[in-house]
Amino acid sequence: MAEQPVRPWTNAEIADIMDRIGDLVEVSEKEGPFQVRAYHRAADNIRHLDGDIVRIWQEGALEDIPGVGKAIAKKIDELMRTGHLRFLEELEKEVPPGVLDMLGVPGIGPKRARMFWKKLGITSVEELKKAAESGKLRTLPGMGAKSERKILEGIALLQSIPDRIPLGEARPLAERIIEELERLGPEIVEKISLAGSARRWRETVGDLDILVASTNPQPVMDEFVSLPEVSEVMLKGETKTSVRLHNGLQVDLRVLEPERWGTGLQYFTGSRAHNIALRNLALEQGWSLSEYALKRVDTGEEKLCSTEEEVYETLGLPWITPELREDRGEIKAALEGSLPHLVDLSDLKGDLHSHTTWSDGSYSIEQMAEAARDRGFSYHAITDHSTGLGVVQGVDGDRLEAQRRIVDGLNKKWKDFRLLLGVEVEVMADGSLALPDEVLARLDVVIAAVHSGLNQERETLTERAILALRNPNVDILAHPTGRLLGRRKGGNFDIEAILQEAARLGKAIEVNSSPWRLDLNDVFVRRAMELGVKISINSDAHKVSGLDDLLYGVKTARRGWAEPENVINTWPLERLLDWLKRHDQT
DNA sequence: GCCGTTTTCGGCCCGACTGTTTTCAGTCG
Repeated sequence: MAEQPVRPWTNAEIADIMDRIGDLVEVSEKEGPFQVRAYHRAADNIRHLDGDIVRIWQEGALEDIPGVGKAIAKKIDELMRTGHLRFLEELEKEVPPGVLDMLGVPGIGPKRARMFWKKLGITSVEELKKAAESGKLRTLPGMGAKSERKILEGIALLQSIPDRIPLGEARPLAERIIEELERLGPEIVEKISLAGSARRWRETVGDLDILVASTNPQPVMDEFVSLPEVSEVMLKGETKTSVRLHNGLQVDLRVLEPERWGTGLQYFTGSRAHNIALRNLALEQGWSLSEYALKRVDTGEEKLCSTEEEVYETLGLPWITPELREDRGEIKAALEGSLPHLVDLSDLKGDLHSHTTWSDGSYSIEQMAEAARDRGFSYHAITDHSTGLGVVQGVDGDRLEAQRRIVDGLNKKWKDFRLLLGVEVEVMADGSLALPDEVLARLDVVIAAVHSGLNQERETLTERAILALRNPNVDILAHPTGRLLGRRKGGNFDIEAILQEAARLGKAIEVNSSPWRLDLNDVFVRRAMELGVKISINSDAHKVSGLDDLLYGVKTARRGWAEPENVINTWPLERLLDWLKRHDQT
């Protein structure tokens, strides 16, 4: 039995601690800028790790994590063994906690936070506000009346704006802004694209980046700041303008020369980690890579790239799709020619999770089926909620029989399409299912879902999910963490253990496509792929338009390096039915 | 503090914009 940590640290908690050390070290000037960056880099990598940090520690493999060397590994080890970290506690004794809070105010970085603290004795955002209001800050070098006003605005903003908003909320806004800018016409807006984390389909975004190729930037900037969505212009320059929308979202617009579009789009799509890795690769080959060009280090000769493909090709790489650009091994894979052939929306042959008016959906069985068929799907599963979920009127054995008659009747109409009948069955508090086995056994597909008791202990929750998976009638585990982006964190499941069990049983885990779920997320999809676990990219549609969400699920799966073969609903009907049947016999 | 198909020591991404500056530091991405 592996050694147990004194508490079950999560990757996010360890990452937060490393970020905190980085901030403290910087504000206290204990170490130089490279150490600071090392802590933040380690934090970043730990936060986006595929595996569980506790397990990695147990395997003694901490130093295999990029950016984690002897010193940081030792600190993590101390946290695992003792639950605290002396180094961090020393730093916290030195720097008052409110000084770090000031870093959250836009426009305040470590240098200013330190100056306010050391020169004026300011140790909280509240004190900072008072000092700005009373004109004290302007007595400091580099500060004036305008800086004070900006800081006050920043503090007001701090209270009203969420950190990151779900992509499903941000992307439609971005698409609308792009449409509005396109109306300037192709003479002015030669090219336009979303960039940044939204182009990479990250599940949440902190801001939006929009890129325009133009030889005439001024009208683009002018149009941008006067769009109806804009509530405030934060900064406006010749090539870069930032605004805030009414919902608080920041949008950055950059204008590039068309012949530099490739390097620019590459650069502003990120991620930062991917770009740094790419830049380093370029340097190894004698190139300096910027958003403007590739430049020979020796001769200074510039190579302009008007497409991203040219940028990657010059460095000896195939074009890397934005979803993969997170520095999680994609550059190495590209060098080796082993990039995955990612699943695409067009690979999906059907959807295996949807609702109708028989539970909490808004459309009939027939309407949902026709909508799926109109999309060119060759199958579609109706999986209404079972009884046992308090808030919803669910289906039981009798109602499922009634649904079966409707489904059988509809299936007579189609030659090219098959409607499947299933259920999203409730996993009860003890891990049993809300419907008896003989009812489940008659269905084409059974999805098990934990909706209630998400605040149970990790062991209990994990056990429930695993027991559900072990029921021979269950084919798929729905939205495994139960999170709702921006609203609810999700249960404290041991996803690693659940994936291992799914691998052992040969069952599928859902990638729920609702932009508010995206569950499994990209990182866990990647882990599922490593373990050979099949996934099912499901819409969980409650209305016809919900089928559009499948794009979000596909993108999430792509971020997790999923190939069509790993996705059961890319398989032809016959193969899927065989696979579904196999479970019933185990 | 991390890292290495040129390195176990000497590097570490880099440019736009702002405010307060007579030439630049700080912040941000």
